[in-house]
Amino acid sequence: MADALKIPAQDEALVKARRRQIFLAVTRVLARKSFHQATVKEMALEAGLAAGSIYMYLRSKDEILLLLADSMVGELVDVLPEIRAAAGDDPRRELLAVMRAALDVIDRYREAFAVLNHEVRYLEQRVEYRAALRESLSPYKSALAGPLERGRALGLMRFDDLPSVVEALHMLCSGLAMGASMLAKTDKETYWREIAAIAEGRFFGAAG
Amino acid sequence: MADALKIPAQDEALVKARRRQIFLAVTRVLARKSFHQATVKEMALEAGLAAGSIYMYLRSKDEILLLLADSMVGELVDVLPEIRAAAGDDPRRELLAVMRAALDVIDRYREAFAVLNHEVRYLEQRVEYRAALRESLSPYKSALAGPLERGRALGLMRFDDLPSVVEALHMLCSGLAMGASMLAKTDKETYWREIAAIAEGRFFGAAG
Amino acid sequence: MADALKIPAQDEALVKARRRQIFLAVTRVLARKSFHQATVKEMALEAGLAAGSIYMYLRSKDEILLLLADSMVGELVDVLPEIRAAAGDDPRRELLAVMRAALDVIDRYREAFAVLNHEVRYLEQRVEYRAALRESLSPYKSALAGPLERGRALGLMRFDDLPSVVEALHMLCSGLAMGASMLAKTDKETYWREIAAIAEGRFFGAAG
Amino acid sequence: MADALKIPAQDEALVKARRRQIFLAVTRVLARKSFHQATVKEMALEAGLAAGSIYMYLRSKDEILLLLADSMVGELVDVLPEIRAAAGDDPRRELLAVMRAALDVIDRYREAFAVLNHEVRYLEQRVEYRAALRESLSPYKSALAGPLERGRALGLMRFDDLPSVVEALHMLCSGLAMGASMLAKTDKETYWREIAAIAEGRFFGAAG
DNA sequence: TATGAATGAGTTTTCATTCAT
DNA sequence: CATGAATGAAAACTCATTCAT
Repeated sequence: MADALKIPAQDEALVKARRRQIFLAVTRVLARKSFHQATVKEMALEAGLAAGSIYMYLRSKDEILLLLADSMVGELVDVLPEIRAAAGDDPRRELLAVMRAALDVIDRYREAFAVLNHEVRYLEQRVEYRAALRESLSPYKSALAGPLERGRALGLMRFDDLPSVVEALHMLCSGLAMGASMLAKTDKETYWREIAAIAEGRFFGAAG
Repeated sequence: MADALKIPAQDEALVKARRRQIFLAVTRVLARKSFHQATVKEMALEAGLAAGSIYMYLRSKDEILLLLADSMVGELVDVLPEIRAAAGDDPRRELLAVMRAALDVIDRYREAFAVLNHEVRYLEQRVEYRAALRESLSPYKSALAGPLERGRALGLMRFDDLPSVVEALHMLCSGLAMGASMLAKTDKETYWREIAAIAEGRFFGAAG
Repeated sequence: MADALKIPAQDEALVKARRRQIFLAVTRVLARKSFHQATVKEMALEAGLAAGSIYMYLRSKDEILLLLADSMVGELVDVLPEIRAAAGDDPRRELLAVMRAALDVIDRYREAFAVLNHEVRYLEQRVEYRAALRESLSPYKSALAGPLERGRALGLMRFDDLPSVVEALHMLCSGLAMGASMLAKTDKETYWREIAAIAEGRFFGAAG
Repeated sequence: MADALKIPAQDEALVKARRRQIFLAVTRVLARKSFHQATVKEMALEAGLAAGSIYMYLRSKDEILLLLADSMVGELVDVLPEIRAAAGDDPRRELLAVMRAALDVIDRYREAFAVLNHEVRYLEQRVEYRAALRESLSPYKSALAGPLERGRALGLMRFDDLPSVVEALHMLCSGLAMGASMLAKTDKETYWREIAAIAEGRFFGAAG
């Protein structure tokens, strides 16, 4: 209802399908080149649309970034209920499960995720996008912040500054996608083992 | 001896000074806009040079990224001897000190660091840059990898996959710069306290 | 059948028309300035296209030279059947008729021809253009070489080195366009009379 | 005396030597690339001068073309007295000897000659250069026109339009340098045999 | 007389976006 | 709804020329 008429109101279902089509196409293109090297035409063609047709579903190239955020966070949100159910009322289990679910999404779209993670910074500065972006991202943020706060309240986690910890945990997960340089083509499970260990405090093991 | 170097044997010192000038200017420009929004002209002018003069010290816009890598890692490298001296033969102390030093550099050039951290991925794919980039980055990588390996050998740290841990710790530090979205304008010390706690295993405190 | 051609399967006819449009415009621009003084924008505008639109039909400025070669040789090729029919099996008549036809084309596009005649040398050195250029030019070359070889076989012409003679006769014709310096604004017929006389051996007349 | 003070009057002999140095250097550079690809800096360095120093001997890049004309025609002029002596009062011998001498110069500086031959057209259009260019070129022109007029007066040569014939004979010689495309790497003597034959009327031999 | 660092105008080329069909 | 030709603004990069030393 909010952005009901952004674009000549069309068949709701078609729009949804096309946007999914475009998201997946963009995801494939970004595996090959950067967001700035990739042209709108290229992404449209990859999605099976004519050069100009992408503008029926998107108002600008930058809006592709919003689409990425929406779609990826959407995939995370889809599994949250299940996670919460399984975690019962153990915030530690829930937090780790959310991180693991995030890692799954990140692994699915590594390069596109890396792009999004970087571009978000500039998108936030543009008034036209700020609100929409915040809204897209907030479920993810909350999914981390929720168990953190509960964990702290229950004395199961120790930290002072929530945003710092949210960011830190997010970065730990993001590493899988960002680590083109530092990280060899490590697979998801290997990476997960290490970051889970760090989060759980098993890294600085022995002495202490 | 006459024409010793292939590249204009120019005044060695002048080149060094100008490159520093450019580095700092780029750093300031990137605080305002993305690498792709920023024009070469803008960066040159910010450095007090005419539009075309930047090409006396850089072969292309992309080489600016190499300059960023060189300069930032350089600043880290400068403090490594001191760190190593202070750490004695305690790998845990050394690792934390390196992370802290990295965080200091990151904090000094937040936005430029974020740009570099992202663009590195594309630079690595370009054969012309790969070697130079690897060389620029390797001291940083080693500074983390060194104490990690020693720590593991001494049973002071527990992990299986070195690259994953290097990347994870790097990401933990990077968070300060990347967290435009997730992280409020948290200051360095606040952020450090949290990631140090995570690394040291104090995060999942209590129970465990 | 759907995506038969690699290059935009664009409307074949449109491409042809636009290329002709561009050829004629370039021809007009080159009457005023050199190839290197003339900007791509200027040529596009002269052709009634927007600055960047010329790149829908040409991959680079240098490809304009290929277009010149194609177009001019094309105009010569168009009249060759007629010439051959009229010449019967007299190689001398055919050779002179081909030279005359070449002179007609040269006269039609004097300056553009002069440009092409010069730039061909550099185009040939560029691997990307070599093959295409050779192919464009070869019908002209053959149109001269054919009657020459037949003439020699019949004892009607005397020469040893075919390429030298082809070049010499080509130069005789080209003179009309190149002679900005040496040649006053001599008209085509006057010039033709003299070079035909030279070729036919009537120049060093009398004695001998 | 004409252009005595064009440039801060210096040691006459030094200027002459430096200009020769530059001429030869330019000649070498043009064997590798076109006049427009070649940079002033490159030519200066090839001449053993610093980038800016070439401007002590030349007022602009275009003046290099004037230098080429001066130098090449100068080399032709040097041998004219000898040619005239040897030719006695046979205009046919003299004409052929001049053409042969021109061919020698052309062969010596093939690429540079080709450049000059083309650029002359644009130089003539620039008022600042017209007079100087005409003056440089005129000895060559006259060397051809002289014997032609005498030959016609004596009934030894047949033609109507002098400029056309001058141009045609010039083109015949120039072919050696221009024939990058049409002419294989034919050597001077081979080419000379053919154009001499054409000029002498031996080409359309037999029948007639 | 010679140098070479600096300049900044000028050029090619790309590409997001529009709109007639 | 969809297309894809056309647009034209923008940007990286080059290089002739100057001038402080």
